[in-house]
Amino acid sequence: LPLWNQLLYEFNAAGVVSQVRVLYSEMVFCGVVPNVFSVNILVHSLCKMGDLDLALGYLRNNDIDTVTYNTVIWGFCGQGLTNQAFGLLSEMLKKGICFDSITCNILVKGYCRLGLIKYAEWVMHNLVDGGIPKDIIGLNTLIDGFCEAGLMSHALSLMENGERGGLMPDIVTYNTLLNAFCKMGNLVRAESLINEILGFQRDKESGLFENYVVQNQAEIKDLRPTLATYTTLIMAYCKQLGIEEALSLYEKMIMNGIMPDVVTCSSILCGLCRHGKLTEAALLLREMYKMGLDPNHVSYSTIINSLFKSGRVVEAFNLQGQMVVRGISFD
RNA sequence: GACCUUUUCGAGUACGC
Repeated sequence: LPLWNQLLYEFNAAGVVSQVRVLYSEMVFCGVVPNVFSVNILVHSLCKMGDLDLALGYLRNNDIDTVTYNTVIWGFCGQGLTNQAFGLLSEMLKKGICFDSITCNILVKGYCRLGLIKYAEWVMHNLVDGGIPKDIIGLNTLIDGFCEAGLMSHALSLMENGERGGLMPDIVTYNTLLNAFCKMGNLVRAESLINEILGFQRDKESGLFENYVVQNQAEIKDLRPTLATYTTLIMAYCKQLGIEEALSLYEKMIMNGIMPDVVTCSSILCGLCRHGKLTEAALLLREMYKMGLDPNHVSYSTIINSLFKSGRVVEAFNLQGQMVVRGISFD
């Protein structure tokens, strides 16, 4: 059975949703009785392709758990049907299936996406009343929601309140705020956030944390810049300080042992294009293949669009052809 | 005993002002 489940999982992860259904029926046909895990994978793949009615059908099974419901709630939220998703909570309780922090986080995200931050906040507040522990992921989701709405002061106070309540901000919290400041063009605030992160790191390395009142040291040690941190900053540098600064930050990143991915390179690619350095951009594209970071449709469309805009039509079509040859689909 | 599922941050494109 674990083997069947692994196979189901692989198909689902690869995005071959139809195969998940086929395999599932084959299991039954072979006399293998699917367990909760099998059902959960199937339901997940159904939700992923938007087949909510079919997914709902599986909720009538007896052998389902919190994860099954979370998956379906996730599916509804993904379609913008957060209210219906919310409605499933009472159904869960009737069946004696508890919901958890993850359920609530999914709903918080769902409401944020609709711009209904008040509702998202309400869900968060009622976590405590319901005796469900808040976690940093939910808090980050809400903070991101406030950032998206341009309510930075609320976002920042959420972080402070969380900290006071024992929810230590993690690197994602900082990345979220960093991204918001960068998008607003506020490099000053962005860099002060970076200094805060690096400050934590320095203090930790020099053992200064013993002077702090820290409940759980493990939560603080993750405050190291990640690839997303660097990519966000590199993007902002491209826009406001110029390509040179961005590239030197890129070098610094690699020296710190963090390797770029497709998104990082595409960001630089975009920066080069914006500054009219299309030849360099084309070079970077080739470089990406050498680094084993296969450019995707975003990388290509970035450069193809700028080539068109500057009248270099032939090169643009060449790249478009290359895209097709490499089997990269358009969005 | 071993297997499995769900949630948070980063890239291009918007002939509108």
